[in-house]
Amino acid sequence: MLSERRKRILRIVVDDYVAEATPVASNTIAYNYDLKVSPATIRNDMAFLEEQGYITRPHHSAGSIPTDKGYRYYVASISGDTELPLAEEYLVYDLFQRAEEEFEQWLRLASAWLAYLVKNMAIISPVRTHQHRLKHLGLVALQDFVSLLVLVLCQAQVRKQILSFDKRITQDELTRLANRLNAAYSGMTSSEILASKTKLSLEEEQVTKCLVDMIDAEDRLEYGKPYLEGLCLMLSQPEFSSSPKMLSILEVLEGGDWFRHVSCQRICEGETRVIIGGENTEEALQGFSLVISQYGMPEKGSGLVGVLGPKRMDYVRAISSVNRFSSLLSKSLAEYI
Amino acid sequence: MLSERRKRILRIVVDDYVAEATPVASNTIAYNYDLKVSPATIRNDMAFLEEQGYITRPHHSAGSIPTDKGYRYYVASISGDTELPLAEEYLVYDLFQRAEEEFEQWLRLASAWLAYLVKNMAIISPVRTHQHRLKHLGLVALQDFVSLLVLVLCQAQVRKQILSFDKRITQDELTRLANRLNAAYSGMTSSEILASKTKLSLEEEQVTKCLVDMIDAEDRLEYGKPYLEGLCLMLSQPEFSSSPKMLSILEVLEGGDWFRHVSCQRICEGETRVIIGGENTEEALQGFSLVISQYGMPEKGSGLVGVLGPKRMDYVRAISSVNRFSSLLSKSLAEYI
DNA sequence: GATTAGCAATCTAAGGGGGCGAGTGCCAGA
DNA sequence: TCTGGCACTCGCCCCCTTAGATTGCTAATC
Repeated sequence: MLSERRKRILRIVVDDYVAEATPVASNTIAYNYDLKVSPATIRNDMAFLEEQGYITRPHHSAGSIPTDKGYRYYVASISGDTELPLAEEYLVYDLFQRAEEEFEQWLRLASAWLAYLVKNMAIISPVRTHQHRLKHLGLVALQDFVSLLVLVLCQAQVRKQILSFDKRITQDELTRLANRLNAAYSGMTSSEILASKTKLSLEEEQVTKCLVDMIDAEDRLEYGKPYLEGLCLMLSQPEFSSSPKMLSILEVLEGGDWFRHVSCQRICEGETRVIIGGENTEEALQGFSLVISQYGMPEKGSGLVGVLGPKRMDYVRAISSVNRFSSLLSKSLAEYI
Repeated sequence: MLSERRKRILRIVVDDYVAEATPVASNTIAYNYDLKVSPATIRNDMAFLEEQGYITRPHHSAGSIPTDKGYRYYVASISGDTELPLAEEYLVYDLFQRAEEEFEQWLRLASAWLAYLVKNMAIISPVRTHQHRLKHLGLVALQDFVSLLVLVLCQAQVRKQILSFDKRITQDELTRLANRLNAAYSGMTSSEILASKTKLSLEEEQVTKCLVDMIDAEDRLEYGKPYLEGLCLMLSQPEFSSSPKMLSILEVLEGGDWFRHVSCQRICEGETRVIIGGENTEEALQGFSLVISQYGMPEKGSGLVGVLGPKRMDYVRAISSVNRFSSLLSKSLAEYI
């Protein structure tokens, strides 16, 4: 166990390094924080913290920076007092007052705000549902043999698909066909549609097959392409001051693979998980930290909201912002659906 | 007028600088290209080219690099022989064979390919139409007072909008309402819908207003958010080797303003325009060159396809690739609509 | 008049000290 | 257990030098 003073020093090292991005010296701590002990004592404590692996030093005669373990300890010790400053609380509240119209459009805006708050990259994925239900379908004649199948799912998502029939069908016939299928399938999941043993004409069969495929595809969907905002904010941090570093993280982000790893995290409702450096499963992200949470309700539809940044990150701010956004997004989503 | 040899030297300077990204020395030219004159003569010619503003030198004792004027002269002299290498022609052809399903999805793929071909950033904007016509509308009850209006436009775009009525309406009523409006409005533009003096119920009035607004909004739309691929390819070029430069271009690209300037270019059908450095109206892009063309048919729907990169760009390759993509995109679009 | 060879002038990039300052490690003493 | 003092280490910065590249100029040549 760490003594109180050592805990305090570790915390100061993290805070100071997060703020200044330069290694923290024992003198700095002694002068800037009222610890009532001399720099020498602090040095001794820091030597202990280093021995225990909480902090390290970039070279022999340099100050200390936190290790992954140090950040982890820090994060564990703060979970609790994670409130946003009041002024920013108002800003966020105001933003969420305007949640209207296209929810998906609006997510982009929300992610830009989150990024601005944490001065790092914000990640918000669109809502995903597991057992989609058909609300309504429409059939529109495009050309003689070609129609457009438009699905409305129960959370007002609209999907379309081109469909070719083997014979010429008029818009009137299509409308009747759609009406019959709506009566039969409205409110059902894809498996329920398959299970319903209605007698079907050839065309009805074809449309049913297509719409089941579409709903299935929707169900199988992983979290969709997330909104990423604040890339430049993150890259302005001194850890990316060299261009190869910048390029390498850009390459990681340009491919979509990293997000698949991120979304594999099974996060409980209400939980905000912090993944620090080497704790990332995706190798390319091991220099980064990720603060991530889920919004929405698992049964009805959920999405991810998070912050990606260098390990030297203001965790308090990140956690409180992600927390706040997560709960407000849940609320907006509940109202929207 | 430039003598033949001076033209040839200017062309060599551009080619060599594009390939090597280092200033071109007179000796290099003399040894690598069979000009039948000594380096001294080439030096004299280069002095002339410099005096005329075609080339410049980064510092006193360095080789030459082309100026904007030099690139412009070069580009003017190549327009003509802009064919893709055969192997790549096949690749592109193959890509376009697979143009199917979601045209918009597929544009993303196409832009990734274009980026790969030119080793720079590719830009493809979705198709825009000016006078949208309503194909079909659907109304779906979401809650008691709230419905979803789904529009299908004549090029199979689907748009949705939430709509609140003043009274409770059942799905049956909504379906009849939709049928009546479909019969009245199908195939019309927004102004035609407004002009049609049909007698309307209160709810029909409300839906009509909403759909006219939606079609209008669609008409007013500028080119949509373009697919940008190959950012990393572009940033790997040596001109971005310093991180501030990288950051500054990222900032420009993250905001959407630059594209608004780009899309202001009024480009004729079949034209591929090359905008070099300072010719860009947007100040932030003046270090870049843009090769841009329009695909589709102005009356039916069109989009932009282009390449953004440093001024030191393989213009032959860029122009031929953009040309090819433009015409193939037009073809795919014609088949798709 | 065009071309060439030769040479000085100029400028960059890279490498090599040297000094400075920051910061620790350790020891003796309180 | 804490503190003051001091030597030691090490990265950083600055300056200098040198090597190399390339041109500009001039006089000679075709």
